Amino acid sequence: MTSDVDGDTTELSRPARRQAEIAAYVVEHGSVSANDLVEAFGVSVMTVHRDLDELERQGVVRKYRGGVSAQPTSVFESNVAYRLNTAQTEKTAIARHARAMIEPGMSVMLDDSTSALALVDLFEDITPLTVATNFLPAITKLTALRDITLLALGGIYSATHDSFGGMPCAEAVEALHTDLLFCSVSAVSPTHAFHQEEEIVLVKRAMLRSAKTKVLLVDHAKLQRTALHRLAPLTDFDVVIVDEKTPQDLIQPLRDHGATVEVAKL
Amino acid sequence: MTSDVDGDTTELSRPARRQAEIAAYVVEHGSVSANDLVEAFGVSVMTVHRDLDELERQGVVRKYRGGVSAQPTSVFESNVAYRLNTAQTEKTAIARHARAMIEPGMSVMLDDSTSALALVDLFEDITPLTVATNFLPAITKLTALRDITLLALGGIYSATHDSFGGMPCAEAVEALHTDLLFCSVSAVSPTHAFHQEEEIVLVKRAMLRSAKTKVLLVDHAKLQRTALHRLAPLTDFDVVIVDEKTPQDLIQPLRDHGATVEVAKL
DNA sequence: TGTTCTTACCGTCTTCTGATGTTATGTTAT
DNA sequence: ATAACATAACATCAGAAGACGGTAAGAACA
Repeated sequence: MTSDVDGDTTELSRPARRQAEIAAYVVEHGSVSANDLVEAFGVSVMTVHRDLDELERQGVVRKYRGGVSAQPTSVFESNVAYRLNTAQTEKTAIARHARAMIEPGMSVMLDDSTSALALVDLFEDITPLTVATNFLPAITKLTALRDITLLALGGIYSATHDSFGGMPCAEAVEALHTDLLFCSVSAVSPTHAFHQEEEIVLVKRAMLRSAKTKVLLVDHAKLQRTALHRLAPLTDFDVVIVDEKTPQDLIQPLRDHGATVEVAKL
Repeated sequence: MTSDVDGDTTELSRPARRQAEIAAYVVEHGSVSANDLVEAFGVSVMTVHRDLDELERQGVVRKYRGGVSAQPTSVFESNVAYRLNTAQTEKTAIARHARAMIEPGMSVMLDDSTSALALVDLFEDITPLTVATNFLPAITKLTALRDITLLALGGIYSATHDSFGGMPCAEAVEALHTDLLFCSVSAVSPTHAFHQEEEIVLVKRAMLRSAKTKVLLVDHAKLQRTALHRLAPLTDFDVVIVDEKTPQDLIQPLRDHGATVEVAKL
């Protein structure tokens, strides 16, 4: 059973998808041998090894002679490939909704989230615009656009997130102040936003301090989970945007605690 | 006559090469119409317009109804595509020579020069390594490598250079101190290094302050030219590396003024 | 030393991006 | 209003990058 990660969308190249599936498989089984994976996925040993090398580079698994073992789940969850595979249509809808908040001439900050990335595709029509981000895929996309001032937030590259972070990044953020911030997190409780990784929290907190209007992008999958670090209370955000698939009984508690929640139509 | 930019090497995609040639053509003629270019280069109007759009995005030409005109030569010279086309083999040789200065574990800073980019291809075998750079092509290459800590220097994106600059970048540089710096300039006199653009000078100066050992990479074409801004005296560099094609009578003056010059074998 | 697992190298194949031209629509000048 | 020019949209095509497997060489373990 070729353990499918999400059933849902497919925006990924074949190897990337298989790698995400292998990652899931490894996480599920704790530790497996290369040959197990050969059987499970019907590819050659060579390919399995290449996939595992890549996953190790991203920090998702640990290789040793005879097989691989999973790293803490937190790493897996923040793995870019995995995230890209998740709730793509919802993220697009949320992005379309968020777009309405942006006027030409504004300065916008984006964090290293796939939700924010969906937003980038809509920028072309809202020029001129100043965009600051530490997310490499976003940076790459933005370099090709005219009439957009791109402010790259540098820092230490993380292969897991495909973004820049650490203290250098936090400092770069602190030197700025943008009109808008669009960011996402890995988990949302009725009162707070959460994230697994301290390093990321560091940068996101700095971003929250460096923007006038803060917007949290939340697809419904986030609402039923938690994570280690409490990033900020939801009331720190001016708007929380959720997708239409979010059950009403999950939205109401947020509002009860004072959050401004908007629902994006698909 | 299809004014060839450099005659020399060809490491560029067809459109990029044609764009460089068009740029040269425009610079030469001051201003031309789209139809002129259609004839001169034997492509469709559409393609010409696309090329011109791209060149305008890079700041090399200015479009108006009925044609295009050239921007100051300085911009043309610092155009990335143009530089990539120039003295590729020499740069590779210089890079191989420079490589010997790097030991595993060191921290290295690179500026936004194609000379430095040639060096990146050699990093894979000198791990572990910490590399800081503001040059997007270099950043992209480095993200794919293992055992290299990549420290991206953020800042304002410049399409002309395909790199990040401005004050944010200078600040990011100043927060660091690396073992080595490899950089290049657009012109070298017997006593000084020069560059056309103030913004770039700003960043390069900061880099010079932020490294212990400074290395200047100079292919022979640089030695017979000058540029607006005096970047620094050559004695500020610990080593100046030139390629083998450099005439002896151009090298000697540098040495006479106290520079340490090394010649890279092809 | 033998076995098992891993890596390096190479050739083939596929896939996918990106370049290009054509036609149609829009825009600016005269 | 009409002509010249510019852009947009679309379909096709080519080239290049990447994926993949096989074999052979190498490293770790027992």
